[in-house]
Amino acid sequence: MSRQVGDRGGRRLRSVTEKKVRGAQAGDDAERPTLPATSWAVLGLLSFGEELSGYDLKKWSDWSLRFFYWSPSFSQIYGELKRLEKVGYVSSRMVAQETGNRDKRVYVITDEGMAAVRRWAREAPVEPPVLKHGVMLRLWLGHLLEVEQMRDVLGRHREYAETMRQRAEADFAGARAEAAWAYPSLALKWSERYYASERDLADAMLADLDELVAADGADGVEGEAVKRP
Amino acid sequence: MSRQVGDRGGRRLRSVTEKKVRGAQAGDDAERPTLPATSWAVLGLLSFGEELSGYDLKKWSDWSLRFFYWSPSFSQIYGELKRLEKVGYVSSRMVAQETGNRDKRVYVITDEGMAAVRRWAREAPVEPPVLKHGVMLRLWLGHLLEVEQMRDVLGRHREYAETMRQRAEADFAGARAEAAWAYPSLALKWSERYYASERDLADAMLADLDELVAADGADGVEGEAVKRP
DNA sequence: GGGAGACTATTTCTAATAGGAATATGTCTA
DNA sequence: TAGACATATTCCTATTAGAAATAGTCTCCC
Repeated sequence: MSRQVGDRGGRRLRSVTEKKVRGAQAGDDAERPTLPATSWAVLGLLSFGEELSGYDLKKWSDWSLRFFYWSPSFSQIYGELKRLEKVGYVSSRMVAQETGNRDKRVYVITDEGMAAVRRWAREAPVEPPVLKHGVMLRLWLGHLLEVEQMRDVLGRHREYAETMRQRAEADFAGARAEAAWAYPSLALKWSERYYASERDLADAMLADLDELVAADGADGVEGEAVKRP
Repeated sequence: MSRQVGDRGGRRLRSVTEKKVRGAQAGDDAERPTLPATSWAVLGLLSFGEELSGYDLKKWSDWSLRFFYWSPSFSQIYGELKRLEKVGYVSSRMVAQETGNRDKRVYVITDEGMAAVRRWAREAPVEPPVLKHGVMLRLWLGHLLEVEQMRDVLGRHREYAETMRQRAEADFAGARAEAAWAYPSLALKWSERYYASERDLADAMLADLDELVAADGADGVEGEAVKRP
């Protein structure tokens, strides 16, 4: 998201020699590295202070962020961790695991990393959420479907939304107990409401669809779409 | 989204000579090309039957899909058009423009293209919408912000949602007149409700936040987050 | 006791997506 | 007549997505 490379000052026309803008060298402090969204998310996960491996991060983000944010791939997470370590926002060490399982590399956030996420969370511009709603795209292309099929698509989406709502509700119930999870709990509450709304919106769409069909007499609307491919 | 390259038959281990999987040659019919989401969106825009240039498509999609789907870049649109032409789903011709402006290449959907989008709209699996809600991510990381800053972020988001709602409302008012826009109108109505809900969710969050702060006595929550970076 | 399957852990590869910048060409206007 | 603006397209690069490959260790079951 948010592309803000070289926004400040006279960096507009960068020389051929400059090349890699990212990851300011240890030497030239003051110039802070500009990081993509995923970096901040990973650093955010680490900002709770735990020492985690890439694998841990993947699993944890799948669990915690899935309701309102992405599920990054392993490759992204491991890549981000390397980048973050290079700029000094995290540090790592290998740990040999006593109980079974092979050695792993675990990461902790550094003081600079903490300062950086904090700055990001406080000062980054508020950007619009990214939404790619395939179901709505298909509804928008309603002339390509028959009403029955559209109802089916909406119905399935409704089910998905309700399932997500229930999961968010369950997770919220589990998280509210812990005082340390106050904000994650808030986000889960938001998620529950969000998916409830998504479900209701699907119901409303189904009603609107019935109305549309009724209004112009027995599925006349997609008249020309009816001729089979 | 949905990765389904080489799902069928014995395509698993592809020979070195095969390379480009996409865009089945004219010769090997029956084997339908598998296209990414963006292709279907572009083909969907063309499924209304108009002859459009890449530039037209960009502008139109910015206008019509922005509420619930992406805004593709020019490079993506032009790229997709080339791919779609290669697989025979669209055809193009150059037109010299009488009134000013340079020549342009315009695209129309072919019969096979029409059959393909229709099949896609009817039969593609219903996939969950993609949501990347940066505001919620920051809220989830509430321990990094002070309450005032969080309120600010939520407030800005609320404004964004309300602005979008108004735009959707206005567009809906404009589109409902045209009978041909029945389904796009439905999608706009959904959009209006969606952004209204997003706005209300922001308000609810603000209320929850007040409650949280009140509950544990004058902003005690982010106690340790208060020490400045 | 040996293999199948499952879980932890990380790397590699490729495609899809995002979006700035560059390049034309033509209008309109100050 | 330069400069701003709109149309029209291409190019380049970084980010994001996700499958698959690789590897070590455990457990279960025949």
